[in-house]
Amino acid sequence: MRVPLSAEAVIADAAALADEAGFESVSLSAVARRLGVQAPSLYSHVRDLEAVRDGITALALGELADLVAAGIAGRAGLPALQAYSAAHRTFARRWPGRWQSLQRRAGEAVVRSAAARAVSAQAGAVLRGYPVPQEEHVHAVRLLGSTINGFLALERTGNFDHSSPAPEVSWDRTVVALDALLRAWPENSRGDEA
Amino acid sequence: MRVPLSAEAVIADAAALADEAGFESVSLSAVARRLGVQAPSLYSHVRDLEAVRDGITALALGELADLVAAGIAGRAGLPALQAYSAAHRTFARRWPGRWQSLQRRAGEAVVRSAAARAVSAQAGAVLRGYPVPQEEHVHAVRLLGSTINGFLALERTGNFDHSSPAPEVSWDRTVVALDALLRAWPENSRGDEA
DNA sequence: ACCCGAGCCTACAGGTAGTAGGCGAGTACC
DNA sequence: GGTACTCGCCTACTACCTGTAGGCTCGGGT
Repeated sequence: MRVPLSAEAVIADAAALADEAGFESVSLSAVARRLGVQAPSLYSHVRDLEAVRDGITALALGELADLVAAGIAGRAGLPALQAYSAAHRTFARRWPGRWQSLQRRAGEAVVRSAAARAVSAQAGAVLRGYPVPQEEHVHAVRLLGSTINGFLALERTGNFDHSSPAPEVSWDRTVVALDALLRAWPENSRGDEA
Repeated sequence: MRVPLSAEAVIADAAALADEAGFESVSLSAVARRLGVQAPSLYSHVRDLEAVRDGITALALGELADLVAAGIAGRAGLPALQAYSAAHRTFARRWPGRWQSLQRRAGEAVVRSAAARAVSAQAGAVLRGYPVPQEEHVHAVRLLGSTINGFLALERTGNFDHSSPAPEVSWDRTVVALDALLRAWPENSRGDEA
């Protein structure tokens, strides 16, 4: 064979297909066509379709972690937050299919992977530049993830298409708002317990 | 036929199936089985599978709008925000399949529907209790939607399963944080332009 | 009473997931 | 150098899904 097949090759091709045609269009038949083999041949390398999907998710997690790591290195506070957000948004726009693969319940192996831990640890790292007490980090991380991911999801499904201005403007506003929120975190917690 | 079929009956059944088995499991075959007819018979009532999906989305939008409307009526400020958020979360938990149907790009007819407009107008209504200038409403509405939807999405895909405490705690914190953010909105905008 | 049409049916074409088993090419070992 | 083994891709097949074509039946209107 010119290009010997392997699990990695199958998953890399499936990821490319996801970016081109959407994660939901990833089928073993389509991947096999692209690789120039018959569909059943793929089962020598991957267990089933779900394994390919999980493979894309794992691949995407690793790439996202690298991109975010490069962005937040050596930054703190607002610049770190901006880099963190920008990395997520860049990833979502550049590799839409891979990003879609993250918006689903993945297999246990993927969830426990180093890349998955890395991504959530990075949100915590950004918080180091803010006065958020350690025991509240979970909440702040969840809030950060919710807003950033939520924005990208709404943008991608066209929720912002029928109002102006362009999403970019709201995006910058949103990041600044998150910064303000994190800077004022102690006061809000205090107010919360009152 | 005991229960004469209609487009509404097909879509109602499909929505029930979505809640039970997940939106992605909605197939015309499965709906036909549940209704006790053969699959091709459904094509007399609905154009194709995509029309059924759009039907579920439209149905869900209407139900969500009603639920939110009941919650925010007669409330302002934090209570309104809490009711608004709670309505969304209640909806997502009670009718998971219908909620999933909202997390996708829907057909033009659905996007333009009265229910769709109502849902986005409700976010604007909540903002009336906050000092957010009219020309900034878009940004605030987008932020609100991103965070609330994003949280529910992450919760649903199990992102919060491997950390404590329970998502409920973070949810309350998140809503309070949004309240603080909206109350302090003018300052942040000012800081943004500086 | 009769005709007509709405609505469900069977039959079928095309596409996808996944299994079973064959076959050929490279390899290791005698 | 020959034999036998193994691995990877193949063909063939089952089961299930979407969507189309065309037939049959029953109930309502004239």
